[in-house]
Parts: sequence; C-alpha cells; structure tokens
Amino acid sequence: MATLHDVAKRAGVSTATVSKVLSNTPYFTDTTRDKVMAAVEELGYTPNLAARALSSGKSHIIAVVFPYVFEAIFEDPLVLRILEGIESESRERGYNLLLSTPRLTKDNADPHYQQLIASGYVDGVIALDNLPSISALEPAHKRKIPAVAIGYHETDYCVRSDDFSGGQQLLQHLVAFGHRDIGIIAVPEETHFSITHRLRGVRAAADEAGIDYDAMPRADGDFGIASGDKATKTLLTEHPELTALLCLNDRMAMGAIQQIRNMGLDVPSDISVVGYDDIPAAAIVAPPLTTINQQAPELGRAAAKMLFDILDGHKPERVEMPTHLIVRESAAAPR
Amino acid sequence: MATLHDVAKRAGVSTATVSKVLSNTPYFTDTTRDKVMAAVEELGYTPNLAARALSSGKSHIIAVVFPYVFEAIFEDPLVLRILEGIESESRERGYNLLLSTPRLTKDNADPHYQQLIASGYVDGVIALDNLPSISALEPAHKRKIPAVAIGYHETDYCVRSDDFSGGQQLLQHLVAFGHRDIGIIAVPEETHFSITHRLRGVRAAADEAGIDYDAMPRADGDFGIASGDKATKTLLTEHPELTALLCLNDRMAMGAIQQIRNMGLDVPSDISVVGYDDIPAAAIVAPPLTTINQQAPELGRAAAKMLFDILDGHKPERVEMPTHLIVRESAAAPR
DNA sequence: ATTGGCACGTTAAGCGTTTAACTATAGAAT
DNA sequence: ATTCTATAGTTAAACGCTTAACGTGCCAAT
Repeated sequence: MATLHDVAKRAGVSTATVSKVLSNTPYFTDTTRDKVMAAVEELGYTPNLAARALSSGKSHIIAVVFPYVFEAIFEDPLVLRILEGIESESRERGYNLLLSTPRLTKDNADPHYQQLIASGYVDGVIALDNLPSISALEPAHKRKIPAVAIGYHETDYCVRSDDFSGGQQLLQHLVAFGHRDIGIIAVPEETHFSITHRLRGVRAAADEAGIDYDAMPRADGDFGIASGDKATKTLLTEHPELTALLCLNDRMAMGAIQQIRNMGLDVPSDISVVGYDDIPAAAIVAPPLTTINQQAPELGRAAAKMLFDILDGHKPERVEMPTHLIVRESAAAPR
Repeated sequence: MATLHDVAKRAGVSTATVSKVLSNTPYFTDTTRDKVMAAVEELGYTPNLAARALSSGKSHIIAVVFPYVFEAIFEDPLVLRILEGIESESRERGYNLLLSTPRLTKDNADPHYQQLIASGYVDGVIALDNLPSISALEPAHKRKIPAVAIGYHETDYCVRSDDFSGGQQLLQHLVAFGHRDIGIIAVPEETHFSITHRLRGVRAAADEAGIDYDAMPRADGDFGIASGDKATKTLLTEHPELTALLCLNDRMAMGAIQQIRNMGLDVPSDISVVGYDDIPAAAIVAPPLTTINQQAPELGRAAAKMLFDILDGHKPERVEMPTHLIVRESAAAPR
C-alpha cells in the first residue's frame, strides 16, 4: 500500500505538503497541487484511516447503539428504518457507522461496549435509549463523548417521537367514531419510556372525551403477536361491552384481530382495532390496520443531524418528531 | 485519557511490559502482572484502538456491506436477520461491525466505499453480493482484503442459501396437493442471481412432475406487494384454468392473495398461493402464508465464521444453507 | 568454574498521519 | 536599500501502541 511518504517522494515534495494539499489547506501553487495529485493517482494512494485517526484524534466513525434487551432488536422493522435515516445523513457527511448492540444489564457492564466507547475509535454516539432501568449512553457521558439519545432518557441531547400525541390521536380517532367502551392492550409501563407517554396521551384524550381512563379495561402483553391474541381473549370475555381495542403496537394489534376473528366476530364492524408503529405488514394485513406512523427514518436523520451539530460545536435543541395517524380500515363506527 | 505510558509509569515498568501483560504474552511474574493490572484499574485505562490498529495492522473491525441498489435495502427484513447472525458471531470474536451501504453502479465507483476498503480500517469484508451486473467485493479483491460474499458471485469464499432447493420444494408442495395448472410470479431474471436459481429449482420439480415448465404462465413483478397484485390480475384473467400461484417472494404473494380476494375468489380453496422468504408478516396475514424459510441469521453467522476462518489463515469451503418449507394455510388441494 | 539456556524485562524503532513552528522567496511599502 | 508581509513549502515532533532485538540475572548441567 502506498503511503504519504511514497507519494511525497514521487511528487518531489515533503509529506507535509502532500497532506496539506489533500486536506485542502490554502497556499499552494497549481503546479504543486497537480504534481501531488498526479502522484496520488499513479500510486493509487488511499490515506490510512487508522493513522489519520491517531494523529488527528478524529476517526470519522460514529457508533450506532441498539441495546440488545429483552426484545429482540433484530426483529423490529423500525430499527432498520431508523438506521436508514442515520445512514443517509452520515453518508453525506462522510462518516462511517459502527454498529454496536451491547447487552445492557443493571450493572451496565458490557465490557466490549465500554471499551469501544472509551477507545477513541468513535467520534460520537447515537443510541436507542428508552429503557428506564438503564441508559445506554452512560459510558459515553462518562468519557465525554458527544452523544445523542433517541428516546426519553434525560440527557442534554435527544430526539424523540411525540408518543403523547400518538396515543392521543389514536383514542381521539376511536372516540370520533362514537366508541366509548374501549379496551387497551399495552405492555407493563416500566419496560419502555415511550409506552408511558403513549398512555399519557390516551389518558389526555379520554379526559377530553369525558371517558374515565382509569376505568378502561386493560391487559398487558409483550409486544408479540401471540400476546396480543391472548390479551384480547381476556379483555373481550371479561368485558363483552367493548367495541374497540387500542393496541400500543401493531404486532399486538394483529394478534388482536386474529383472536377477534377466532371468536367469530368481525373487524371493524363488531370490534375496531388500532395499532401503533405502522410496520410494513400493517398495510397488508386484512383488514389494513389503522395505526400511528412515527417517521422512523426522519427520527434517525434528526439524531444524526443533531450529533453533527454537536461535533461542529453547536448546542442543538431537543427535537420532537410529530406522529401521523394512518387511517386504514380496521377501525369504524360501532354497530 | 490514560495512555500506556501513564500505566507504565504508575506500575514502575516499561510500556512494553504493560503492552505484553495486557496481550497475555507469556513470561511474567505474578508480581509484575498484578502491579500492571492495578495501575490499569486505578487509571481506568482503555487502549486506544486507533493506535493499536496503526501499530499492529489489525483493526478488529469488519465491514458489512449491503449494496444500496434499486431495491431499498432498508425495507427488507431479511437484511436485519442476516445482520443479526453476523453480529452474534462477531461479538463472540471481539470484532466490531462497520456498516457500509455503497451506491454501486456499473462503473463501480462509490468513492467512499472504495476508500473505506482501501484504508486499512477494516480487517475483512462481508457483502451481500447477488447482482449480476456488479460485484460489491471487487474493491476488496483488488486490495487483497479478506472477503466473503453472501450470494452467487463467483468468488473464492461465499455463503449462499440453497435457492434451487427452495424453488423445487415450493413446486413439489403444490404438485403434491394435485395442482397441475400453476402460474409463476417472479421478477426479471437478470436482476438477482438467487431468482435464477429458484426458477431452476422450479423447473427441475416441474420436469420431475411431468409438467412443461416453459408452458407455465408467468408474470414478473418487482418484489413489491403492488406488483404481485398486478401480476395476479394478468395471470388469472389470461389463464382462468390456474389453480395455484407460485410467487418468488412473500410480498408479491401477499399482493396475489389480495387480488385473488378482490376477484371474489378464496385462498386456498379456489387458488393456492405460496411465497418465499418467510418474512415476519407471512405468519400473520390471513391466510398464513406457506413459504420458504432461508434461515437468514444462520446465513449471516456462517458468513462471519467463514471470514474469521480466513483471517485465521484457513481456506474454508463454500457453504450452502438448506432451505425449509414452512407449511401454513395458503396452499391446499384444488377444488 | 565455566557454559548454556531460560525466564523476565527493557530499549527503541516503527506504524502513517497531522500540524505547529520554522525557513525561504518575492514583491510591496517605507 | 531596508523592512515587512504574504505566500509556498519544509522539518520534525507528536499521536499511542506493538514488537523485534536486546540485556540481565539465575539456575542446572557439564
């Protein structure tokens, strides 16, 4: 592999000159520039990034952290969409993405992850940070590495989806159809900050509509399809008066639809169902699911933008992405 | 940040000693080892990976390359599953993953990608390499970087799913139900190597069953749901005798089901439908889709294992992962 | 008593960049 | 003629680590 040295020798200048020409420092004659460029071309020179990182202290790598927790991160389509947003922004800025999926536990010691963050290998960190029990960004903060969180962890820089409005829109939609007896399928609130906020939104909409939130029947699942199925069974047998089910993610909503049909009922004419996330499958199941789109790619893009802002020395403001109600066919007026 | 130097000073030894103790080189008294470890602990020392990479020539980073082509890579759930396999294997080996999604074109010049590969930053490359028009691994080969392909590109090291068998199993399944008039929904063969192989498998099964493959009605889509819908309309109106549709991916199969219902027919009692990929949605659509599972995580894992084998100086054999027919409810005996 | 070999450490030379500090030249200003 | 300034380029010292080569005791074997 050709080095700076080789290029310098070939071009008949010093290594410093080559380096400066390549990094576009001013004060060079066109002749010198051309000589250097020609040598670079002839030797097929590519700078060694490790050396550059060591010397300059900038690796041009940012770590994308998807904590590997109880929920399999690799099964969630949203993850990929967020990644897409981060990628597209980073690529424009000439940054590379290092993917890390640490196994976070209460005592927060995934040594590999710790070491990666502290190693000087990454210029910044973007993390999905939504678990109340633990923050993925703690190692970054400890080492003063620029970091942005996607989620609700209290930190200087973060990007989040407006889960409150999402929950609110969902219930408002059902109420607008005339539903009053609405069941909720959620997950235990401690597991996920965003869930807490979605439920607050639901509560706000309930208050607004004169529905007693605390009296609304509720069953918790674990985000999986099967759990939505099961929760629906419990809910509908114990509360036959229900005309609608509000599910806090699409997979559980699909489980709900499945169970409703098993019970010989129809969606939406007997029971309306709404979900959350707008995963690809939501549009193609039968009936197509009314749900909330959280604009995952934009979320990722905003996080990346924010990180670059920080790296540029600015102090960006917190970003909250609006959610969009996607009206399809799984919710309608009650009989 | 503490450096080797600081640790050495604190422990009262030379930097070389510290380095060797940390890398577990033999020949050290327990006293020395303890002194060094204590100093490391006290200073919270973490090796600087850039320096290590520069000095040793090994970055402990491997590039995962998902070429960004006509099909949006970020929408394909399989990608995430493959990534999962690569990740789990790499994490065990202490390697980090650098994600690259180069925009490959005929003249193969995504400068960023080229530069990344040639930069000495990555010890090896794993790429999704399935496009006849261009190989994502060409830059790696040029620079003699260890590389493994996931796909059919002719290269020394590769891992692939047994698409031939997948296609074969699918048609065999339909034939076993007694279907003879079967339509094919595919994509233009030039777009994807694996499609070619799936179709060869279909042909083999057709031959075996005494069906004239070349006479089987066929329509091509673009992997998307809408295209499956459209292809189905064409196929069923031109060939009303068809009793089954073999689709080369699940999304087109879902489009097919949609269209069949729109035409007032039932799946599977009027028309059987089978897909390919076993995406998560396949299990939850109605009716649940009979399809082929290609074990994406295992594919990724195998690719990573192979790369590490190469890095260890071995010459691993090509790997072909078996496919599994997942029987659900979208295919049944014809009326 | 000498030799040899092993165990335990150290010295110092890189690895390929960046960059502060410096030199040199030429033209402009005094 | 002298000084100053801006431009053009060089020198050499980092950056933090690995590793080949080289001591230096110490003990067993001759």
